[in-house]
Order: sequence, then structure tokens, then C-alpha cells
Amino acid sequence: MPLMSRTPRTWTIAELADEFDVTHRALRHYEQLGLLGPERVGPGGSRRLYHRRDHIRLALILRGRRLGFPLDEIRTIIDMYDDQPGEAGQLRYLLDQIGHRRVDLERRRQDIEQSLAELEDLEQRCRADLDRMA
Amino acid sequence: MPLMSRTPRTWTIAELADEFDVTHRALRHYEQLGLLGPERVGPGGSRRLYHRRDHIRLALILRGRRLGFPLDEIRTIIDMYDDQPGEAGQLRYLLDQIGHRRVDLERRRQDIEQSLAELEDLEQRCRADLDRMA
DNA sequence: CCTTACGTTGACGTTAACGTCAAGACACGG
DNA sequence: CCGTGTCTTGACGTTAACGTCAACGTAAGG
Repeated sequence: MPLMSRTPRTWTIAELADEFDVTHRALRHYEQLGLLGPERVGPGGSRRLYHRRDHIRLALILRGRRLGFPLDEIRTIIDMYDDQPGEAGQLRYLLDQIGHRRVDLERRRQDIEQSLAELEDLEQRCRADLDRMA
Repeated sequence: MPLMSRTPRTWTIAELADEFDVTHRALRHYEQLGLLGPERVGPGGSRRLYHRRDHIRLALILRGRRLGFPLDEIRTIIDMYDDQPGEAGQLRYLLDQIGHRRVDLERRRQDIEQSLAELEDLEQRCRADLDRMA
């Protein structure tokens, strides 16, 4: 009975695109911008092979996209997770970046909660109007 | 002593652009897309005059922009607040749209909270690393 | 009257994030 | 051997959201 490590899965471009519902083209685009780095296999290294790392990064990319972040900003963000800096100065710099990110995200959360509140308010008024008509 | 209504303020394009830190060009753009509708004053109606309605809408526009919504989607959203439909069918349609919006916003909130959680996790690890080094 | 400030309308330029061909390599079933 | 499917690399097209002139009008101050 194995102790850890399930089948070390990999993906072809079609499988990955399928699973995340993005196009082949988009994956190539993310790669050109340095967001993904699939292995090259086959004759002359002509085919892309995606590993768990890419799978994880793609999920982060798409979440960032849903939140409206530009791709190059997304890259610097997810790179923060991958690179484990060993030097103190780098660590401090990273902590600083994290701080900025947090401020940004918390502001967005504020915006969203405001929007939701106003939306629910509008909803109440609509329901009231409907009730009055019935 | 007046009962209500403070000075019914209006804005020139420069004042509005200044207050919200956007460009004259952006305001014209929003107008072309139907997001703003300033009054026209001066000789031959050659100058724009923005009222409270535009002021409010602009705030909503910018919040939508911060959240990454496309401008035409923002327009349909803020139009929901302005148009008070009197007919039952329209009201039901509006309630339906509100539902969609809510789903969207709640998903975004989820994304953001996930991001924040991971960020704080990373922050902890960084601080731990720093402490270990000191 | 001349400059300066503020405003106007085109109209073309730019960036981001892909979409959309075109043309070709490689493997496999029939 | 031939078509079908999957993949590759260019390379050009597209949309959104403005930026950036250019050219002009008007009002105010000196």
C-alpha cells in the first residue's frame, strides 16, 4: 500500500483546455506571457505536456481573470507563491507586496459588499411594488 | 429656514473629472456609451453641465470599473437603478436580472475571500521564515 | 486686441487578451 | 497510402477603453 503520491497526472493541451473551458489559444497566450511553462515532449519537443504546477497556476490565473486583474499582474502574483525566497531582503519585499495585494483585495470586497447591499435594497423595493400591484 | 434641498449642485466637466480623478476624454467616452447624459448649456448648447444624477452614476461606473465589469454591462446595471418600471412584467424581468447580478457578485466575493485567505497563509509562512532567520 | 483658460468635435493611435485563419508535422485506423 | 484527429508555429484581425493629437470656439483678464 503506497504511502503518498497518487498518479502524478499530466495533461495534454486539449485536456487542460477542456477541463477549464478555455481555448488552446488562450493557453498559448498565457505561456507567452510566462504564466505557464509546460514541459516539451515528443519528437523535437514539439508537444506540450502540462504538469500539476501548470494545473494549479491555471486555476489561479482564471480566478485572477474573473476578478479583473491584468495578466501580467496575475503573473507577479502567482509567482509570489512559487518562488520561495530564501533571503531576508527578498522576504521583506515579498511581505510588502502582499500588503499591497491585501489592500487592493479588501477594497474590492468593500465594493462588492456595497453593490450587493444596494442590489438587495433594490430587490426589496421591487418586491414591494409587485405586492402593491397584486 | 429652508426645509430640505441643499444647493442643487452642478459640475463642469473639469470639476467632475477632477473630483473623480478621471480624464475629460473618459467622461466623453462614458457619455457616448450612454452611461452619462449631461445637460447642454451655453451658446448653441456647446457646454456640458453635469447634475447630481450624473455624479451618482459616475460613482457607480467607477466602482463597476474597479470590479472589472465591462462598460456596457455597467450601463445596464445602473440603468436598473434609474428606471423604475411600473409594469409587472418589467418588474419580474428586473428581479430576474437582479438575481443574476447577485450570483455573479457572490461568486466574486468568494474568489476574493479565497485569495485573501491564501495571501494571509503565504504571509504567515514568510513571517515564520524571517523569524527563523533572526 | 491679444493671450490664456476652458471647452468642443472629430479622428487616428494604443494596449490587452485573445480570435481566427493558414500551413504544416506526426500518428493511427482502415 | 490516405484520410482523420491532434498538435504545432506564425501572423493578422478584433474589441474594449480610452490616449492623444489637431483644429477650432468662447469668455475673461490685462
